[in-house]
Amino acid sequence: MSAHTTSRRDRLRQATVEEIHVTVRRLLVAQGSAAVTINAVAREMGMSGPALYHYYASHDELVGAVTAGFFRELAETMEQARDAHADAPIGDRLLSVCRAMRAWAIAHPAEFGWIFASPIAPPNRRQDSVRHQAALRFEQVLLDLTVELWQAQPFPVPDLAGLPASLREQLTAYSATIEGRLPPEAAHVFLTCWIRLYGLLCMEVLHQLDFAYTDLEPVFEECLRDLSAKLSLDYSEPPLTEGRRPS
Amino acid sequence: MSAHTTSRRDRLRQATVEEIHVTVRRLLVAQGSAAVTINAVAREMGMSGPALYHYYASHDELVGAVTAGFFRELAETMEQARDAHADAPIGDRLLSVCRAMRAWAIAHPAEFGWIFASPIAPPNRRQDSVRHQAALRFEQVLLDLTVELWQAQPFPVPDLAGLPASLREQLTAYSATIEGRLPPEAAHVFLTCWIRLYGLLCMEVLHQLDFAYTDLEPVFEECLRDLSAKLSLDYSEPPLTEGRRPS
DNA sequence: AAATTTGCTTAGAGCTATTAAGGAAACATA
DNA sequence: TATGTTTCCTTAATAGCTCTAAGCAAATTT
Repeated sequence: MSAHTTSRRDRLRQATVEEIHVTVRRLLVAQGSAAVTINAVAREMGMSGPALYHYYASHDELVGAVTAGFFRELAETMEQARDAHADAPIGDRLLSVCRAMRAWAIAHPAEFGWIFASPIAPPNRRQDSVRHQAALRFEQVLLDLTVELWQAQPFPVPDLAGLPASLREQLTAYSATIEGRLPPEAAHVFLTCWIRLYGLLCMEVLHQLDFAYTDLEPVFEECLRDLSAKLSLDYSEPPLTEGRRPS
Repeated sequence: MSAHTTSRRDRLRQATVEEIHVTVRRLLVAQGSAAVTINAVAREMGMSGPALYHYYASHDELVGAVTAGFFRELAETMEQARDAHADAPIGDRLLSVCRAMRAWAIAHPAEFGWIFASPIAPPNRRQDSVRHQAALRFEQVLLDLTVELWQAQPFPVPDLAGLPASLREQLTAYSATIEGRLPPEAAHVFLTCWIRLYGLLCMEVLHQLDFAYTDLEPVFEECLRDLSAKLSLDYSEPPLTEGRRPS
């Protein structure tokens, strides 16, 4: 595992790429997304402007790569929470993955905001492979757990025949894209939960709820309680960590 | 009401301001938010660059003014839906306001996206009076109706003593900022509904659900059905308009 | 040792926001 | 009616941005 697979050049290049990502992130966190310019990043790294084009073909591509990294980090955090207590009941693992998701979002609001709000523009290009791939992995974590739950102890689902035709078709199509791992009715429940969880988080991080709340932790827990009921699994309080006090 | 209150100059200036707003909106819709530059707007209007600074002190201020206009338009649409059938049951009026909100968002995705995703940056300045004022008016519409509902036929609320202390305090504070028009418990129900409605809409418009859905209308209606139950009011199907077919 | 690839440089075109200075027209006033 | 002020717009200029082009120098390959 030495000179053949990874040349010295490759290692240097890799190090530079990582320095770029770190620098972008520092600028984003410290001064907001508008401060993440190619020139500023290069300046911070002590090299001048156009040099960065040897690593990324455009500003958009750089942003896409960094965003993909954020998705990956978030997904890894959630996977760690999933695997930390691999022997725990499926319900507990699901809850702890949800909490890990929020914990990461709260700890990294600028990054999470970027993940969510950056694709205002691109409803078009779908082959944004790097970024799209990472987003898929992120979505996959909760989907996998839900599939596992569905197989171990199926949750209640609505009657497919009772749903509007349009919804039925969409759910069937989605069920197919996940290779039938959930039938359409179960996919519907999963998507409903996903929307509530992710939607709440996005509103929190994008400051849409500041007019009423200063700390959404109890609201999030209530949401989890609600979703637990929907999935007919036992809600259990979050483990007490530093910084959280029982009331 | 002629020459004294509104001079010729004032009218011309007002017309120019409106042309600016129209131009900004056209650029936003046609080419995305990145295309809304001071230079581009001026160019479109046949005047060159710095002239716009006689109307707005900065790019940010221009964006803020236009965003406020979007909020106002959305709020007016909702108010119209509220007042269209002033004699209808409160529940029906609530539902039709919610539907009017989504209809506007769907009809004007770029504008709605701007409303929602633009304040990634400014969690600081709260005296963004123009824009903030308009946002308040928007939020007010559903709050007003909920207050009316609460007074006419109170919906079930949780026991305040059973809520976490932190949440209790935040709800009490919010109840105070709306001058006690809803007690904390009722405010909690209102906010929960608000989060689900607005959150779903934001995710839809910002394309966070494209991976599963192509048309969220049935999902939105299901959400409304759910919220109707929470508020113990009768859910009624949306009126059939052109373009919507019963299945 | 020679040739090629790679990482960087500076120069420059064409955007952008914003400030400064000045001209021309409309308005207000003496 | 003449004079002064206010208002709208212009061009010029600064400083930043993205991105292309041309070229030097060092590292790597042949």
